[in-house]
Amino acid sequence: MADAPASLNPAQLEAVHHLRGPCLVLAGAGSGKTRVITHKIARLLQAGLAPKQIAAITFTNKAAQEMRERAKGLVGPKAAKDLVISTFHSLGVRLLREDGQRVGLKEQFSILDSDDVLGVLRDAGSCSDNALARRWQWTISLWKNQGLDSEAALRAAKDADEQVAARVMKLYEERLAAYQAVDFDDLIGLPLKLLQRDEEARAKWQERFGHVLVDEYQDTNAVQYELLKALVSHPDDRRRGLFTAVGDDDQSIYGWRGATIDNLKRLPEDWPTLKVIPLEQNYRSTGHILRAANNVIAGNPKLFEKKLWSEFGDGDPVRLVECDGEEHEAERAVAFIQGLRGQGGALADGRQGGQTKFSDFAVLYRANHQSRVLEQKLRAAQIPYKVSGGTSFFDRAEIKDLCAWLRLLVNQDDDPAFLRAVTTPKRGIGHQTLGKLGEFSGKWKVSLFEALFSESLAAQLGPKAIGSLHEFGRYVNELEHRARHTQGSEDAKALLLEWLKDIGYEQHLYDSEDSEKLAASRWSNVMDFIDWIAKRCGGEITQEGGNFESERQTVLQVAQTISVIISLAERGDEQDVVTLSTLHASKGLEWPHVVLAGVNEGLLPFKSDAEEMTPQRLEEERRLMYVGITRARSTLMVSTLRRRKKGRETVAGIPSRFIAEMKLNEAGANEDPRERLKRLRAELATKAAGVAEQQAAHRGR
DNA sequence: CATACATGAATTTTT
DNA sequence: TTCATGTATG
Repeated sequence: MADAPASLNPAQLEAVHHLRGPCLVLAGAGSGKTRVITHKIARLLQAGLAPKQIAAITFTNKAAQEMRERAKGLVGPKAAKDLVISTFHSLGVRLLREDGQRVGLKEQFSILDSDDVLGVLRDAGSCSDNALARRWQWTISLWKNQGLDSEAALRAAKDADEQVAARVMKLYEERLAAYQAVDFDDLIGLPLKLLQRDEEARAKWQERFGHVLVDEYQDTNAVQYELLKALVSHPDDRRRGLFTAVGDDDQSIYGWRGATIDNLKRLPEDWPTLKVIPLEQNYRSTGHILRAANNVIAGNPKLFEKKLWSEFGDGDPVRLVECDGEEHEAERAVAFIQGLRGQGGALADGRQGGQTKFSDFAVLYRANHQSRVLEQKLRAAQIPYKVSGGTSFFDRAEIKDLCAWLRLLVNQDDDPAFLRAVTTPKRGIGHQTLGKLGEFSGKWKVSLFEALFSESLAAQLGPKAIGSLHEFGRYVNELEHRARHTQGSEDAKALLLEWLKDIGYEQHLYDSEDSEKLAASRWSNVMDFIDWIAKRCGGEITQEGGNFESERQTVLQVAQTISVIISLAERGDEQDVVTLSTLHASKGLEWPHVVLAGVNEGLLPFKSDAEEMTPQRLEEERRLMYVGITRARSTLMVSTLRRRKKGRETVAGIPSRFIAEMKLNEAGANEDPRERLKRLRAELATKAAGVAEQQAAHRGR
């Protein structure tokens, strides 16, 4: 969190300094969890562990990356580099690369992605029905997450469908063994098998890691917990488990993919000396928001007692909005954004937030398809947005490579694009040459591309380097010329393919990737990209944003459009846009102003016709609501549909039971009058402080 | 019988 | 948006 306190609070301190035994940190939403983890890493280093002896495990690569970044800020880049901060899966790969042979894997095993798995399953089950194969894949993965093999699965199968799935699983296992391949689940399961069966290996890995930290512990599945145990437990001394699990039972929202809250229940049973430390002080949200969150989650039976509180004032009440249909709801969300935007509201912690930006807003919803209407209305209102989790095609390395070329064609003075294009693929132009070129362009205030043809540069470089540079420059010019004059999808595609062939891009992919399959999949992305551009050159009649475009475009024109998109995307997190996200994808994030959209029975809690609503399911849905509420710092708008269009008729919408559970009307009403006075005073004080700060800042400028 | 087009419905996600 | 199913037509 950006606004974490300058020093650690007592609970955080306790968590950081508990080094000698197992520790469970129950980190409520916005309670400074990452601070605890990074400070604990620093403390462990201080206590004498080497960086490579500290393992911090996360669920996503992104989380791992962020944690390493945060750790770097605290312990310095040198120590941070050697810390083992990785996902469960990459840790598993590490174990298997080193010791896979001990569980019957050859040195070069391959890892199947989920498309590969689907293919194998279709094949093994002689099935052309993709949906069925996908159901098998799902079921099998869940079984593997529980540590079951095909035999155990067959015994556990509840119905005929599951029996079939279990039989397919047996064939699937045989195929994987024959191919020397593993799936994602095996990356956890096989290392576990290794540590359980091989004393020597276990001793080695337990020796290697002096302390293991697990982030988002509530999301672990049964096999992941066993792996953790195998990594840290001494066979003859249970108490010596040196690990820190950090999680929040109230934010466990991944039960449907195998995460089990049992892992939290079992922790104190399995580790009698476990130190349980709740972090209850929240540094994120205002009182109204926090109270609504606490009220909702109070409806769940609790494993551990925990109630969030904060030193911030009550802030704005939660706004409840009732809408007539999804379109209306989207309009209300837009109005909410427009109403707050540009205001200089104070944040929950009293800091002056400055002008409210688009990026201060998020609209959260239960299911992806809900984003559609929102996108339409945001576009109509000219509000920039990004859909989180939307797999950004443009983020892929191979696409970025090609985009660099396109950008260079559009604007030859685009130096970053030049640097990427000139080295992709490698063409004998190295650091030395580019260094000289950069020096030269800096000195004469010209772009790298301009510098390239300069006479006086030739004097400073060898003939070979100059030759390669000139050849590159000439090629770019030629390509630019042709791109300027090529239109129509057929011709465009031909030109683009020729270009790829000229620069040897396919070969480059196969050379730089050690797995042939990975290279092939990257190449197929490239072909998709080419088709996409070519289609745009074809000038079909398309309707976009209300305008009809029927012009055939040249390759260069399309490249221009793309460069604009890219330059916007390259600003990355800094771009000032509203976030649209599912509730699931929003976990761990926060915004000053949040809209929860579609808070209706049927959607949240979600009701499916296929599966029955069990108490466990309902509880997970409630936690999802809790996660949504606690994303907001200052302002929360909860929106529900009173009516909803279904086909041609309008049906009534039922507000979610979670809305009543927030007890919005009682909030503040049951507040002690003395507390109320105290609160108002505090709010005045922070406001005054904010004004003073602003004035000071003004004078400073 | 096969293909083309329209209509409607839609959990949640990472490795 | 995508994906699957249904209808109409060749």
